[in-house]
Amino acid sequence: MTNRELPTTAYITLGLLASRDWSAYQLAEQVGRGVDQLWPRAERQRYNTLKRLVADGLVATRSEHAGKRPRTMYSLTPAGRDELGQWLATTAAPPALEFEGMVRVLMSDHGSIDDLRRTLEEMRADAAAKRALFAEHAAYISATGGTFPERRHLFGLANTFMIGHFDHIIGWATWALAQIERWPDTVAPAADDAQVRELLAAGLRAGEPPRPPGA
Amino acid sequence: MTNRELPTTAYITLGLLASRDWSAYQLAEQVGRGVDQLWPRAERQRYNTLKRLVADGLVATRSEHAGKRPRTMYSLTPAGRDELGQWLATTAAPPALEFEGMVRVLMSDHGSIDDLRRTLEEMRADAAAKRALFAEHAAYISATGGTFPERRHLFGLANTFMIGHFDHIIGWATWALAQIERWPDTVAPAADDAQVRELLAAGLRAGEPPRPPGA
DNA sequence: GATGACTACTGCATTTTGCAGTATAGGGTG
DNA sequence: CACCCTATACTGCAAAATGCAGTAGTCATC
Repeated sequence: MTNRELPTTAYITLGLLASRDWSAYQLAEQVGRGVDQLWPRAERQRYNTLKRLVADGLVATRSEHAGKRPRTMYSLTPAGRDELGQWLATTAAPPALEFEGMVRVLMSDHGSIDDLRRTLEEMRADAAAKRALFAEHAAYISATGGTFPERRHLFGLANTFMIGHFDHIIGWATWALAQIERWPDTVAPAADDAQVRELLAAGLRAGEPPRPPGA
Repeated sequence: MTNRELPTTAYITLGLLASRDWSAYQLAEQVGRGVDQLWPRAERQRYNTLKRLVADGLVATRSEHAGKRPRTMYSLTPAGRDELGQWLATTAAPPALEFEGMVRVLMSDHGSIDDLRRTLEEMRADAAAKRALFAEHAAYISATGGTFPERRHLFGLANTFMIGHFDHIIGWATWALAQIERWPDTVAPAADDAQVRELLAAGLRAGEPPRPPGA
């Protein structure tokens, strides 16, 4: 029952256990099927967190066996359900983006124009692949209801965000590739005042109106 | 000269030192002025990484003094410049998003509709504040050239991305708030098949065409 | 009954983080 | 000019998170 503040991973675990009981591995697997795109943490942490929750009395264990192998099933306790509800009433940490590719864009004056072009192309390809994954998943949920049918509406909200997020990366990368099309190298364009001014202004214009996803 | 792979923070440091010499504190401060939105790491790491780079011979030190206090100035060695160039020729890690607010959206069937509404509003407000910061910074660079005038064009590319990113969050949150407007609670809408189907479809429609930022 | 692929984790050495702690500089106040 | 406050400029350390190798059961195939 030691109760220092729980990490977000713990609430994800509680949230999954709120729907049904799972084994540790199933739980870890479920997290890997999507939520980890919103809260990326090492797989190892999923097992550590579970132990912590049991120690805190928020999750209960029960022994079963699949064949001859024993497996522990985990379930939410009333205290755990309570904790989840209380968490939802508090304020979330602001979103954070980790984007090494964009760091490279900023530093690309120390590399070749081909390095820059390749970086942008890889960003676009990666985003397109992930978009496809989310689109596929949405179609699957729409057709079958998915693993958490009681949360389909919430999944719909989050999924729309993710698709838009990847579309934004794809759109930006396409635009950036067009911008650098005629650059002789990664250094010279800094001197072209008109072009620089235009690039800086592009960002400011981009948001009017702030894209309505369903329109 | 121990050379296991360097972390991305190291390349950011090398990239800043490629423009001019800095003290450790100035360097840490510069990182806090923007790049940390693309590569968020604890401030502590900025000092650790610098020591590592000196040990590896990629960065050289020189003693100066501001008043009576001695301060160490850091500068890039030829080996360091080389390392930076080589890094740019390799492949970047894919972007990762850490978004606790969206995790709460997914779990919000265990909280009140007001919790959900508040979460969405906080997300929107936070994104609007950050967008304003980036817009301000762009105006400042446009007017004065900024601290890295030789990189204005690259900053323009990255800044356009960041503004679009925050606009996407703002736009999505606004849309989501409109969607939940008439929800009686966070649980019932799962039963409304038409609405769920509509929510899931919204995401798929959102990306055509994949928004050209400057258009 | 041996083999290889998958399931289901645990142990442990490193890395990273968060934060408290230290110490000097410079400016304003009585 | 002694004092206090705030900003600068970091370091030390305990605790948390990560990466990855290791272990061991299961199941299908030959």
